[in-house]
Amino acid sequence: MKRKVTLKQIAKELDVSISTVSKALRNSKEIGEDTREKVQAFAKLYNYKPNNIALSLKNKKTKTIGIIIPEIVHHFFSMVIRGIEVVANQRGYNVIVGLSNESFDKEVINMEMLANGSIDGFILSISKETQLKQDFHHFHETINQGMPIVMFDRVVNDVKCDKVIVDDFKGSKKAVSKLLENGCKNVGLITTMDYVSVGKLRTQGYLESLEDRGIQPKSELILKVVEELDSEDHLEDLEAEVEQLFINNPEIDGVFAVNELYALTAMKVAKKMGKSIPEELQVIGFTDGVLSKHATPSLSTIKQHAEEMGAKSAELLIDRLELEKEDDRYETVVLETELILRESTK
Amino acid sequence: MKRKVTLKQIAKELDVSISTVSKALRNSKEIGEDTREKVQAFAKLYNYKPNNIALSLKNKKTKTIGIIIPEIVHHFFSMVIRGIEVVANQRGYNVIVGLSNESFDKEVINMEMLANGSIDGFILSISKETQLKQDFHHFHETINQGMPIVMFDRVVNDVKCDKVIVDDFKGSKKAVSKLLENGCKNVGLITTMDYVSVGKLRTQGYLESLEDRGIQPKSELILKVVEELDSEDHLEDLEAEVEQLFINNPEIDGVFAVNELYALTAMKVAKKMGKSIPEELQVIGFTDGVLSKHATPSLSTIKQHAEEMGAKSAELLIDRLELEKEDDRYETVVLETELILRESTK
DNA sequence: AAATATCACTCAAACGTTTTCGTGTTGAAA
DNA sequence: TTTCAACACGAAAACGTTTGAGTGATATTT
Repeated sequence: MKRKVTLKQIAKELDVSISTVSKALRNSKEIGEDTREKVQAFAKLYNYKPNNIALSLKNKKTKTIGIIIPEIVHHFFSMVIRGIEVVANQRGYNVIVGLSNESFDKEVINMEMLANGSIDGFILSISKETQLKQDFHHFHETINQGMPIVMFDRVVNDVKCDKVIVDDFKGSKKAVSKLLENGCKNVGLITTMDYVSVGKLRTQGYLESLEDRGIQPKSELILKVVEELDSEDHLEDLEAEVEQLFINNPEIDGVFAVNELYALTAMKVAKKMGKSIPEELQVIGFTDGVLSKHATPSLSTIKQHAEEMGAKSAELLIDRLELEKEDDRYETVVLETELILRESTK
Repeated sequence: MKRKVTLKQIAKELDVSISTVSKALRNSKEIGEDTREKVQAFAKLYNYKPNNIALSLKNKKTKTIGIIIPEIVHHFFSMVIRGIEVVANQRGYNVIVGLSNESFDKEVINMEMLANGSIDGFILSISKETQLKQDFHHFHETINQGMPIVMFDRVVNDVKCDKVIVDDFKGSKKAVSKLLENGCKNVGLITTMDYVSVGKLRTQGYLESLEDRGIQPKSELILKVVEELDSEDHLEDLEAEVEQLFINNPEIDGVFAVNELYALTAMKVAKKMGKSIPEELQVIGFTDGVLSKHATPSLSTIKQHAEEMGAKSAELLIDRLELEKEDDRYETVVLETELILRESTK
């Protein structure tokens, strides 16, 4: 086993100084041609590669981005990571991933672990628990120490950083408008509790879309699913809630759901109850994941351009890192959504 | 903005030496009580945290694991990452993720980027292109430099490292046997080309299961999908191939597919052709992802315990790192599969 | 012949830690 | 009074790298 070779070893072997080796490898013209060639040949032979950690320490930059997300087993988030990774790699950066698992404490711990020199900046989407607690001190502290953050999707307004979000409001307006255009008279909404920022915005889009057409929103058509139910393990409870919605409101002929799972569940329950899709019930979801595409019938949905979101986040962060702009002019990029029409709508 | 404080700054501020500060913070009894308290109070006030990079350089360990996977937008791989992350974090490690995107070159580049000091060891699953090329020099070199590797799922036999795999062979035997037990007389197989190691094993399991019952496998019942088709963008081609299979072999009453997408496509095509599931056609897939669970009808499948696979990989790697066992006794852990019965089988 | 430029290198500091080995000051034992 | 621990702390090396400043030796200019 030949361990990694260092400058020191090469220097000793060739009987020159460390600095000569370093300079020779960087083709400095301070070094004579013969020495330079000798060193380079030796280095190549022993497959010398500079030690990243030493470079990081010296340069005070690690060329590494920390990503903190609530969950990785999730089409949306993994798409975002992919977007980040592509841009990061292109620009010579690595990505290190931490999962908050929707927990405030894990979010804080993960950030502390990484903020001590391991990375140059964060790209993150905040956990549900953090949104609920409204405790953002860890973001403020990180930024205060000179480490930039880019937030995506689930952001918080009063943190001074770049943000990349999707136009949730307009996106859901698009969806609901489409349902109304398609002749739906009673559009139901399946959404989350209001503290989830994106859920709230999507709910607002639904409401405004109705109001735009002079339709009075009816609260009985709105189902706000409590937190525990959207975990994969409580599908039956979710189904029961949705079924109740349909039973109580048989006039429902359209459903807008704020995520794939809710939309799919709505379709499943409807089919079970004998409602045909899209003839008797039209459904539109949010987030264009694998489920929407492969459902039967396939699900019309609002596509969020997750990969683009990751790519944009990475660009914002790296730009800030490399320009070292210390200005307080933070950017919020809003990505437009796209309505993908499939079989669940007429 | 208060930048991160260092030992040196604390030392200067309190007019003691750097070593005194370091020792005081680590509660060395070399340091007098009053000085110790003073230093600790100051450190707490300024939220001192040791710089990870400096520690890594000194200790020659980064407490970071490098993960290289072919694709992150994939339920199986993201589950594995989750498994790794949980164990890694518990044991004080971070994870840094590189994506090969099924490309040999990206796999090599990613490994080189990380092997220069950034990480202590790798957990990886090799790309399809690498499997095709059979070029494993980068693994050998990495191991030769004293950096341990753990391979999972897609492994290669002649690399000296720990491995965690699923019993693909037995798993597919289980699936096919179940179909036969359920009365299927003509079980079709939808699989990948043979160079994909897991695809090959699953194909073998299919064959042996038939032979065990004295059934002569018919090659016309086996569809080997060419590489390009299983990307999400060529769904129609895949569907056409599957349809042809069904048209040419109308006697098919059972299908075993080596992944979710193939199984789902089989169901979709079958439904389109008017075959009822599971009455006329029973289907079993491989990999228990979201698609299987939420398909209609829901898909019976072979569950791989992906998260456990990640967890086990992390344990193997960290054990090796911490025990610094240099022995050549490498372990191959085989995880058993589980047959999950849902609506696509009788 | 003296001054100076050029070359080809080496030294040493710096990044932030930890840790071994001093070292000067006490107080107590001899 | 001398000797010697015990105490409380500092100096310096080490991890691997880059880089500005310094240094002899030649070669060139005046």
